[in-house]
Amino acid sequence: MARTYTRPVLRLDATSGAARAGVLHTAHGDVPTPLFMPVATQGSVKAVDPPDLRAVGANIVLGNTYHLCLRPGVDLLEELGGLHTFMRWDGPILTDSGGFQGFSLEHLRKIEDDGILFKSHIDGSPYKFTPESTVRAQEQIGADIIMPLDMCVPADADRDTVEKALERTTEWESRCRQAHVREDQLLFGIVQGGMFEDLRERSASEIVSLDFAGYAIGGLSVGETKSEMYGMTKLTASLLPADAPRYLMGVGSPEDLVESVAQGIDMFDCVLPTRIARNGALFSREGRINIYAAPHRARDEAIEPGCDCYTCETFSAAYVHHLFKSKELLGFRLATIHNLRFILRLMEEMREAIVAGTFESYRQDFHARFKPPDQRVRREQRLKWLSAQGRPGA
RNA sequence: GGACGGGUGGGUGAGUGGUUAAUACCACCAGACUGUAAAUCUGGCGCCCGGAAGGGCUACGGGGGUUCGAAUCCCUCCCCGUCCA
Repeated sequence: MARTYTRPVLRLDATSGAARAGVLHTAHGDVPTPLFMPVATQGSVKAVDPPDLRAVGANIVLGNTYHLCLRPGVDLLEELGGLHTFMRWDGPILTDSGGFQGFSLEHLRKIEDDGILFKSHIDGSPYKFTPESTVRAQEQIGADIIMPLDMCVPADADRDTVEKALERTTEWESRCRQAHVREDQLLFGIVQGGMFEDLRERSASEIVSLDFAGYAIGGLSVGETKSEMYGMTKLTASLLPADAPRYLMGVGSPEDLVESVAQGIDMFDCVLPTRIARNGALFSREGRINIYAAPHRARDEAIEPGCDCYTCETFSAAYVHHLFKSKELLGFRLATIHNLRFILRLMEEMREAIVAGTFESYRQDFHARFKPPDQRVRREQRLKWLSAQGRPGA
């Protein structure tokens, strides 16, 4: 059962440069940091179940308030005992407020002074999200860590837009802080400020002054370059209190996780490992492999030899290739298990390296082997994706 | 034996005189995916040269013909399906 929240939220065990290793305390248990949260938007990490999550080393998952409000509805969730009970996950849960959907569902929402008005992507019905209502909804969901309503803008937003969003975010978060009463739930603050250093500084200062249990960096991985993202992460992290957990929202790829941990980030969430797993992209120490690709057709060895995940210990790359080619559902589960295990093992290894004081060499070794996708290609494809979705990006 | 219908790129299948190296889907090849409207999206996909633009060659069952020009019209042969005897 939920226990009363007591400070400190984060116990720091070791540092290595700016990198930190610690333990996050929540009402549903402690989690070693740096940590990664698989994303269970609608109360399910797509394609896997709680035992699978435990097996890959997941200790905490993320849910989404917007999606859970629309379906199944937070009143029902509360009636059924909350999200933990509903999805049979007894570990910690963090819920995002729905603020990100104000960004990702740009064409289905209207920003108003007191919140975001959504037109449901399911049936078009209206849903008004205010700072108070998102806190209330997250109480009904019963998450251990809850996020305030914030306003996230695209990476190429102009200064004026970013500044207005920042001001609105501070105001909304202040109201969330006022509305937050449950002691067994940790309310985090979210720093915005786009790609403007002084606005990041201003936002961090305003949010920190509101005194949250932890601090998140929002508004990144929204279309900017890697160097912009790393720069903003480094700057923002340096402005946050050392004794509170730092959470970089929506990140990330293996190389991003390593770089961000190096800058003192403790917590992450990202759909990338699970989403690309379903699309046939699997992580390895050398980079991504496309399991659909012809070379795997007859590869009678693990996807990544030496990997300790269930998929690699049990099946051949040829078999998983076959499952994807045949559109067999088992392929999604096996691929998701592999990618999550890869990411969670990466987190475990980073923690060990920090504790051992060898993080910097770990970081260098990682980058020497891991080859991420080409940045230029990523940008091109991103624009094509946006236009295919009917949202002329930028 | 007769009457219809039909044979198009790896597959299904559009196209009935030029704008067709040939719609679309599938398969195949490659790439992308970062607080999830994602089991999605984007390219490529006859052969040769080129980074590309572009150029050359061969193509819509076989052969012949009409035409400036044919996958499209005519003749003939082959093959397949349905029905009648």
